[in-house]
Amino acid sequence: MEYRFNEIEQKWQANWKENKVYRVSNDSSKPKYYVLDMFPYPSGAGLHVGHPMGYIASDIYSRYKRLKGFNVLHPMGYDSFGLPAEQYALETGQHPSVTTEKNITTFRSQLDKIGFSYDWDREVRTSEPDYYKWTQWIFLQIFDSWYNRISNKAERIAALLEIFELEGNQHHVCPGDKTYQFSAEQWKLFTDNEKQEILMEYRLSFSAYGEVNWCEALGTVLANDEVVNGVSERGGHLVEKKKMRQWYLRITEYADRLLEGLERIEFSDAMKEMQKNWIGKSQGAEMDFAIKNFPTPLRVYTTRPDTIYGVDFMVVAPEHELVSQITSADQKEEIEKYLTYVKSRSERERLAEVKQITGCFTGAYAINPFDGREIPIWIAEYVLAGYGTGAIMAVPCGDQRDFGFARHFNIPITNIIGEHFTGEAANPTKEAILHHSGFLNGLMMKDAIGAAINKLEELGIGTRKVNFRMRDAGFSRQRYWGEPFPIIWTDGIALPLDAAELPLELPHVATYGPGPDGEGPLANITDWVNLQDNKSARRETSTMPGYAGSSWYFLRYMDPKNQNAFCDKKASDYWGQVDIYIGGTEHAVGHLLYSRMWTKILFDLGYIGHDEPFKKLLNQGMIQGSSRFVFRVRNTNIFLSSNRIESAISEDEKSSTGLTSLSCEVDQIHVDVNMVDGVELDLAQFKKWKNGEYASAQFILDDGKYICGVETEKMSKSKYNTVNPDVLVDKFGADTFRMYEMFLGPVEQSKPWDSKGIEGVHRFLRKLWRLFFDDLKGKAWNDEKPTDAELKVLHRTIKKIEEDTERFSFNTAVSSFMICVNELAEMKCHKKEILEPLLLLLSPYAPHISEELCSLIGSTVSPALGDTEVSIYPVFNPALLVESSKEYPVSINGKVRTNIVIALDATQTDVEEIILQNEVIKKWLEGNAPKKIIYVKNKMVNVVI
RNA sequence: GCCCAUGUGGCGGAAUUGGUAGACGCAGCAGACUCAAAAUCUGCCAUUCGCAAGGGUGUGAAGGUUCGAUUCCUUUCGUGGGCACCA
Repeated sequence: MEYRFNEIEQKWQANWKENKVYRVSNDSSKPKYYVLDMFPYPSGAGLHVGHPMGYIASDIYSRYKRLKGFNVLHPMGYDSFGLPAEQYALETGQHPSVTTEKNITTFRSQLDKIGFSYDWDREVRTSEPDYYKWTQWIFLQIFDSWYNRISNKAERIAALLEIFELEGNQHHVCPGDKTYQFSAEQWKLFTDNEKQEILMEYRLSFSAYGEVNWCEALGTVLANDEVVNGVSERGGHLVEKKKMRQWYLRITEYADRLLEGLERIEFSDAMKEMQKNWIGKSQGAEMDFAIKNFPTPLRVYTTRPDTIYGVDFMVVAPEHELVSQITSADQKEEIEKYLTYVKSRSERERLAEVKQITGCFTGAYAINPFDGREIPIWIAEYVLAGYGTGAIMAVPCGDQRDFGFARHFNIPITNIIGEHFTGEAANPTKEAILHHSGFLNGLMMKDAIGAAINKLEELGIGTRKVNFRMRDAGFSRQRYWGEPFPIIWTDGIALPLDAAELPLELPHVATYGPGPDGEGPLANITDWVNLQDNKSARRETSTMPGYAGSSWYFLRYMDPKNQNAFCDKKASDYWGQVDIYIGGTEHAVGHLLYSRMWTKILFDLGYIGHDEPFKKLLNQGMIQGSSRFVFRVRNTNIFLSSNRIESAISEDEKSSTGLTSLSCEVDQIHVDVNMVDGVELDLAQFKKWKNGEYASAQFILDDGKYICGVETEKMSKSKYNTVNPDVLVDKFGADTFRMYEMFLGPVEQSKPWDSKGIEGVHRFLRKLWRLFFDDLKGKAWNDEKPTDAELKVLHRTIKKIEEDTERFSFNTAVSSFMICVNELAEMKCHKKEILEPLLLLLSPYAPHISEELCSLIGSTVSPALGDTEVSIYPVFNPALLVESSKEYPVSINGKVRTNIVIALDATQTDVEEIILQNEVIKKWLEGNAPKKIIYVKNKMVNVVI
């Protein structure tokens, strides 16, 4: 009886599906456990072997937890709104919902083959009206909220209105516009429109003007990614900044709580670091510098007020409102030129190009309030209007960027740190004693920071200030394939739809091109945009960004069919936080921050009972593709094997190809990795590839073989280095595929894909099978009593697998299974009493073969189900592994020279006695007494001579 | 430029708390079985000196701490990833 994995896997998958084995209830006496994968965007390319990596890890863990007696929520869905479907629609006219549906079907069939234990009854799709109804609903809740900095939570706008009626805004500074200050009386005198405008500046989702990348030629707004060197990626048209009305989420109000929450969740230190850097909390001071011959001062933000005497110039963001006013007549032309240049630069470019120093002098001077020095004011693109005050004081001796700027523009540098400044590079230390620094002279810099701020406050020209580098999150897109905003504009005022009118369904459009004035495609549907009963009312035409739907999907899984709420409070209280969330690092600062923010808002408003969505995060590494290349002699159809390039050419080759030498220019061309065995190209397949494009190819071979070039790159269709899991599953089975993906290396680590090792894992499963059934003789398993040695093998494995699974070290777990099976085979152990627990251990990793074998040996448990009230996971018995002695490595000066068996309860004296009688040790001692003998119980012995 | 990660045989990787470096697998080599192939099994497999016994070297590089370092510290180089030059 042989291992027919295809039959077995199809059989059990059908069985699990039919019996809804993985359906999970919100009502259970078992402890809950929530295992979540980052749901995929269903792209047209389908799954490649990189995708299932995290899914397999989470599936193993889910199945493990189920065996351990937990009620496990393990759902899957699709993040199905997004740009690619829309771009495809633009090219082909196919509605995104059609292509999305098709892609999902492909994804699903690929996922099904791998044998995942998802509860598909809970599937969500962000582009379904049943789902985005609630995305819109949550948006309305955010719109109807403001952040009370005193109670430190989101509250309803109604509560804010009450406060304004009672006391104006004296206790609640307006986050959107700090100049708003009014009393209760003044508030009451405002018109309705004025009141709405003020409220907008408080709302947690708000509309305001912001800059976008505008491409006149395409008539559309572009993402940073789509802009290269100031022109559009597609078509190369000019792109410039344009102010447009945008929606934002006031995530900055949550900056402190997002920071604080990191302390309470298990993210990797690297991930926490990334989020912290993104939020970018800094402590410093805001201070005013008077401007020579100008009434208003220049306000700067600095984290280093201690360096105030080292300020040699000021840099203001080009967009700063003072620029036009302070620019001197003779600098006007230069400044205009520079501003035009900056306008053509995307923000990404402004921030990414470091080597090129640009800037322009305004002709104006600021006055250092402490020593009265005149400081030239410059503008430069590296200072952004959005951060701090949009202006900085530059200290070249302490800041490398300022130093480079000063060097480049020949601005004299003041040294305030004595010998710590060499004149060759800036020194950002805080550990230097200040020189030439007036009242700060002689102070250590880090102590001078406080002293300087105190002085500033005393003089009334500055204040202590905490700053965040995070900005409010842009929340609207001029696109079609996203959630429509449930907002109607009337006389410039945004009015929310009533919850009863949700979902506001995405209407069909005739074309997917942009609307007039850079609006999204929805603006083209005048019937939809303009409301019939009110001529001045107009719908919002932009849609929500990709991250809207993914900011809360983990809550919908808990109660996916609910028609009356996004998620019943009882359900979210039962499931609570996601216990383990698995996905890639690419979402480090996007999705993972937004979903944390949404969770906090929903918590503040009382809809859920926890304010951090994910208890623990596991980042899977990226699977890179291993690309293969052929080398074609330029403008010919002749291909050189990689090691023949520049080599000698034979007479035969000369006559067959007409070449005279192999030292010629070659083009490197990607070939499909699936036509290459290792590095050897299958010539027959290559000739048939791409409909025979290379049918008449000629080859210069090496020893009869064509050897390809190799490079590790991102896995992508265009590089022909993708490997489809279906092919491997068909050939080796899902169990082999699952275990091989895990065996490749640690889940967290990025690594190149290579299919060639998969046979080793497949061999392991066949070897396991042979413990139960012989290919010729049939049944091999028996009911004999196991020996101590056999029990020892089993229990050592139980311990190892449990530990490894708990710490997500799946690669070492697979190797432990191999060791166990190797040992049992060696011992010729075919005993059910040993093998049955082994199948239970294995079932999370290889569920099909485990289930089949369990059923064939008449086991009373079904590992795939594990649906009992108690754990059916094998229990490790430490007593079976107790040893009385150990073979100790004995080293001389740290170098192992021999091994000696010593009783585990031996004392230092016992050990010394035994060691000194050993022949090998005696030889090394050459008759001398050792200086010292170090004995670490259960570890090793070291003799120092 | 900044931040994070990472560097171990021909290859993927193991070594969980500072304690036998190279588990497990792939590839390779030699052999058994077979008419042959597949499958399976056995042995070898970092490098160097040596017939062997045994020794030297070895975890990117250079230092350091330690009885002992892949592991900790300093410096440095390479690779991968991220970034909003955040003052």
